[in-house]
Amino acid sequence: MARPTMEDVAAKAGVSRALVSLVMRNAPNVSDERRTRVLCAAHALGYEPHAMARSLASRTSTVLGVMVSDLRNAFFADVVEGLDAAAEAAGFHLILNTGGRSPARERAALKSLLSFRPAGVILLSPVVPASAIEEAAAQGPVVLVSRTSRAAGVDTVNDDGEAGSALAVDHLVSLGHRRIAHLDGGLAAGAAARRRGYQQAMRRHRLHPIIVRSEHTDTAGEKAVHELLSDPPQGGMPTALVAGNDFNAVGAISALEEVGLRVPEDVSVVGYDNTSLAALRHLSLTTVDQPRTEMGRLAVEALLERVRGERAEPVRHLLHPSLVVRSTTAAPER
Amino acid sequence: MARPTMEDVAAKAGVSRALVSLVMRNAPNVSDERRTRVLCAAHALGYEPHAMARSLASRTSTVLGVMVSDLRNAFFADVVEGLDAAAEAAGFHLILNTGGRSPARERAALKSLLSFRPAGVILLSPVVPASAIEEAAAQGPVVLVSRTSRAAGVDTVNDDGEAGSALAVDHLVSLGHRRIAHLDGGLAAGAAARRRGYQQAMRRHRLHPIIVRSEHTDTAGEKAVHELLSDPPQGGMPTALVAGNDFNAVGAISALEEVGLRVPEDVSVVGYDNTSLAALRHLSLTTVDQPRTEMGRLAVEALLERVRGERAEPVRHLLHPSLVVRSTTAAPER
DNA sequence: TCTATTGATTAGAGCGCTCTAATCATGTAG
DNA sequence: CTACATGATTAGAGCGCTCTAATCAATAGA
Repeated sequence: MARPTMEDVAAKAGVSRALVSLVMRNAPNVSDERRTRVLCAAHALGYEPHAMARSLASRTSTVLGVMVSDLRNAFFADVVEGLDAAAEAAGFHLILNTGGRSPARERAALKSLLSFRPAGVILLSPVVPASAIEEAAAQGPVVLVSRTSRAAGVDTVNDDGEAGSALAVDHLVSLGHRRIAHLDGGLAAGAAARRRGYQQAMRRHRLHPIIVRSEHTDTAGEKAVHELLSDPPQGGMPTALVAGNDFNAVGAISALEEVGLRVPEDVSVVGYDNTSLAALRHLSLTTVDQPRTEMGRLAVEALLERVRGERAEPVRHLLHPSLVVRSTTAAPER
Repeated sequence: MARPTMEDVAAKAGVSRALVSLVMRNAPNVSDERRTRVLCAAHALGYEPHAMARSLASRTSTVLGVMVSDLRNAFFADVVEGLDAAAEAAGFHLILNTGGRSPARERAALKSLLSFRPAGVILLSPVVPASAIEEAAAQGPVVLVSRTSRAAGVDTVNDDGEAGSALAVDHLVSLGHRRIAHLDGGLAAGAAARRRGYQQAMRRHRLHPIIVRSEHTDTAGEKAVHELLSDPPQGGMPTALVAGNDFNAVGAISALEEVGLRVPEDVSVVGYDNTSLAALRHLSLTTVDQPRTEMGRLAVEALLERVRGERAEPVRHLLHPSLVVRSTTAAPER
């Protein structure tokens, strides 16, 4: 039952353990004859190298610690897919945790990841204070996704929320809209940048910003629209809505349809995130797409650059989102 | 920069490395005085035990290998959340992979997980042949989620798809429906059981089963409805649809609404999985809920029972799904 | 007083591997 | 024929920890 070790393979092949080690790492300067002999013995015994022992002996790690605040959020799940693909391609392994958006749980999760002495750590939208992140950065490379940082040892990968909102506003303006409201995500990750982008774009178009406090959920979206309807801004009900995210947008659409307003004929709605939700033909939501898989890839890349010592200065990736035009936006009816 | 080791702590506290080891594992029979002395030294140095070294030396593992076929599928993401919570509670760590529903990739992923000599392996809806699973089972405990197996060393956790479909049919029948069609998921995981459950329930009610070939996607749902409309079964267009999953249901609803049929007034629709999608007030889909987090918990539990040697016979968890009635089902209009 | 007994502590081997440095063949130039 | 590369192989230390068995101190029992 006990799995064979290098020693067993060496004995079977009639060579030293060191030679087996060389073969397993396919080092050069091993004669073809010995190489095949070792490989055969290994195969016959069903030998596979022990990753942890290897890691310990070589003082290197092929493990990347990943802390994701919430896997239920499809956005993070997609980023993790990207991480996994990139890690696998580079011969690295993911050890994964969730933090549940609780600083205490995130701290514990982070500590637990670090106990494996990973090559580095990737944190998806963490809520722990900057100090905890800097502490982790003292132990090894840290990459933040969907969270900014000024720390020197920390790389970041974010989507350009300002640009994303601007894309949405520009699209609506080009369709002829002028009364465009933003359903603000409050303290949610990325909400601040999206709000700024919206404001700047509106000013650029010499339009008056209308910001409605909301959250990144569908019920909050509904509520925001109800508020908008019961207490319309001066100038009247907006003809277009830039929602904080897709869920918020879906809630807003529900509320609009409930009171007999048609989307997009009466009101256009733009979401954010391009979740699988938005792609459903039933909704067919115009939305802003973040290159999630790409974000995962870049996070791994940034980490490995540090691992390999190719870079010491922090890198701040700001990915350009793109607009996905579907069926919830149209020219306002005159 | 080099992280402190047990040796460093021992030196600082003026005790042996073995004593530090005892304290770190908080073993009994350590004097309070020494214990605090060691703890202080450890804290002062910022010492944290090295999980891999510990694992190697103790010949035990706190790592659970998890292979998920596709994280983008919210169902699996939820199960992973359950796994994570249960693993964390038991002091275990998740090392995670994706297999992308490709046998070759899954094989590689599995091999990669096993290289860490995990305490066991949990496979979410794997597509590899049974032989590969049995091979893995020879290395340690294996738990399958959303996949059945007859192998002796393998535990399984599944939802009772037959019962789930029956729930949907019973609900529709009790509302007064008699022409109830099933949009079949084909080869998708769990589709066979759902189909069987539908058929059995229909027969039980002495109703004629109508099965439309489809898939677990929204476009397939649309297509299935179009087929149903263009070539209605004898007896006429069904008044209710039991979809293969939520996505399929949403597609079906789109298609129905497109041709002017109202849901639920003209046609009732039941989904399966209770994804976040179904809960959106905009859709408010009646659906069958699988206890996903619970499934994750049970998978870890089954694994740990084997790890602790508490059980050798395989266990086959068949979880009972429940019906979540929302707004897409109603009595048929007369 | 001497021996058990018990609890606290430690020496030292070893987990499965890598890595450095040493050893052992070969061939090749002087 | 020696000296010296050069390539192939191996001995042995060591990664950071745990675990067994041994040691040591202190108390209790005879």
